[in-house]
Amino acid sequence: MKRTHHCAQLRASDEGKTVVLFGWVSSYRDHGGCVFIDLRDREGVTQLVFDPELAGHGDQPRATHDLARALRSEWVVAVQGVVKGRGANKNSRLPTGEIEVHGFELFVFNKSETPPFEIADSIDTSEEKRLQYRYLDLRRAPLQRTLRVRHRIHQITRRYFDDNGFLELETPVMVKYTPGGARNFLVPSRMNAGKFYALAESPQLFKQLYMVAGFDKYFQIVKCFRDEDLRLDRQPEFTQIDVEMSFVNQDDVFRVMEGLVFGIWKEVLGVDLKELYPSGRFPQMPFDESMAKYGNDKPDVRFDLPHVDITRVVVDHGGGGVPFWKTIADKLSAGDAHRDAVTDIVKALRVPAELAGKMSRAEIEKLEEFVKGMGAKGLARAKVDAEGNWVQSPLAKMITPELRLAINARVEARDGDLVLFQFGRESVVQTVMANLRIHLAKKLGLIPDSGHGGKWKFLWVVNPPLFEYDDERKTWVAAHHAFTRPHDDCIDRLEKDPGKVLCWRYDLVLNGFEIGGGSIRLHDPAVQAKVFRTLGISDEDARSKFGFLLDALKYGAPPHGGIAIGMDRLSMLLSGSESLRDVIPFPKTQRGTDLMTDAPNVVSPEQLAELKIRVVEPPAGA
RNA sequence: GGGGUGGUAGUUAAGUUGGUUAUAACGCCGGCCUGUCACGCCGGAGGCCGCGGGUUCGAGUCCCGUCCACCCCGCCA
Repeated sequence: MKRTHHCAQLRASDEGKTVVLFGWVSSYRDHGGCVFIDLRDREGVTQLVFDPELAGHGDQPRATHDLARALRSEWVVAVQGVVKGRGANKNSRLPTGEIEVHGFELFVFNKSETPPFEIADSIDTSEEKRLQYRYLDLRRAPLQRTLRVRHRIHQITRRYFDDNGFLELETPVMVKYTPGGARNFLVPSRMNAGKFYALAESPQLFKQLYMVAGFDKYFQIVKCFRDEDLRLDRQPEFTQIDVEMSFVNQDDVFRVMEGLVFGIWKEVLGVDLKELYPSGRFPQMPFDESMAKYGNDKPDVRFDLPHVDITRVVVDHGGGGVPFWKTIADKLSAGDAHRDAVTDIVKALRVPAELAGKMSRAEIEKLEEFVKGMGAKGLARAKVDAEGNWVQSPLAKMITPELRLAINARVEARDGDLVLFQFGRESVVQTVMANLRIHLAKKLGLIPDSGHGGKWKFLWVVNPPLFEYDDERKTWVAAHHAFTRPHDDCIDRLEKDPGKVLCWRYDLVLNGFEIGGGSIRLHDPAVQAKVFRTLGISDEDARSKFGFLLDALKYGAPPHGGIAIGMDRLSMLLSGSESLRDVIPFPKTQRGTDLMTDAPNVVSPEQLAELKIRVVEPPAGA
């Protein structure tokens, strides 16, 4: 038998045809007389009927009917039959619902054990079980759809870049370890005992070498590997749309990527982003503004609830009678509030009365548990009444009326508003407040718990600082990487005031997720030397770490820059999936294991001996 | 490394103050049923209560440890 149609293909116009379908038994309903089978393949479902009285095929239908009664879920079968209209019995929920196939010949390719969960659109099964039987999970329609979306994105991406003169070029996966950035997975070299390759965390250096080599416009859909702890939106191996261009500025990069994203949304979702962004451009927000208003560099601007930094007001009032705030005020007014020291800040978040009214006092108190889980010591709060008094607030008794009114004015508090405060170490305050803002938005129904909720808020976050101060090591470190080009008007600050040096780095943010990031690269050896000096990297250090790139940049490197888009996150947001694991065919658990194959695993002593590797602490149970 | 949630039948869950034989739904097996499409009806099987220890006359339930999954912080230039 040769397949003639797939399971989503037949319509009323096919009535009378003799067809052959292949597929999986999705469900069976045995009525003693007729047996109904829903036959499923990757395209859809068609109802089969096995009627012992089917005319015109001799005794065959009776034998086939007996065989059909034995069919069970997920058996793989071939059926030959006649397409018949269903008349009044049609099923409007199925695209093929107006017909059914009356089978007179049936062949079982393979039986199936009873699957551990139903192969249905919506199942109530733990993710653990789904990952263990991933090949069955992938048989379900939602995952089939998601992987098709990924396929479409791949095809659109390749066509887009090809049309725009980009070359798809490969880079090595097994590379030399370079320090800094994400932790690498290491691969031992059998032929060079005691030495290791690193799995590339990104093709960064190689794509820059392509620019030096004159390829001008490069792209690649490429796997990257990072040995860091996992999250909802982080897997140890993931896919990037990696791009690099010569002779471009930041805006050129933005235009290219905006074109790609508009194209993907149009073709995959049928959404015309021009209706939301008529200029064809995504808005841009300075890094500093993002940190001030949202506490991180990937703001979800589908809703408002901005933070207000009230550090200045608190300092001006000497802490306003609040002991913790006085400590901060004393410290900052003493003049050590530089970026090169641990800084304390005070932030407020005003929940407008109409939203605050939705939360009970108990719910508001539960917020404190939430922030404590993130390292906060507590959550100061105040309800503001019509006279501007603070009620239900531990601060109310201590705070001076002057500071209270100054804060009310600063956060524009009105009757019934709830104001939440965080103060202390800047990094903690920012993290806590950023997460609190999202948490509140979900609790208050401003955004759904997961998914886009029909809103697409894109944003370029631009002009971040080139350096960050590392409190523990007491040194400046590169915020992105050491080859990011600083703004020209910042170059004289490289040595005097490194914290104030802004650079040509950018992140593309969608609904609170960083879906891509990149930079214009530093190709001027003189400026590069100054950057290394600020980072405390000696000439010898630089040579041993990045020698091949520094050498390459000496041989006529064009100005260049690029970006990488997280394919998995893009797919996740586009498909409204709850986690990266739903858009990656074979994902890892939070501990980086594969529940299906049981990777990673121990290897034999012989394999280790060949690699000259001795395991110091054998894993438990090994 | 830290904080939180969960783990009971194939699956998802309930399980009271520690007390007789650990429930239910779906699934599975057998039987009946000619129009179902969440088919229906009758009957049946199915348990290492994650694992180890402790308290107790007695532990799914209380205590300690541990493993696994998920969410978050740290980490991820």
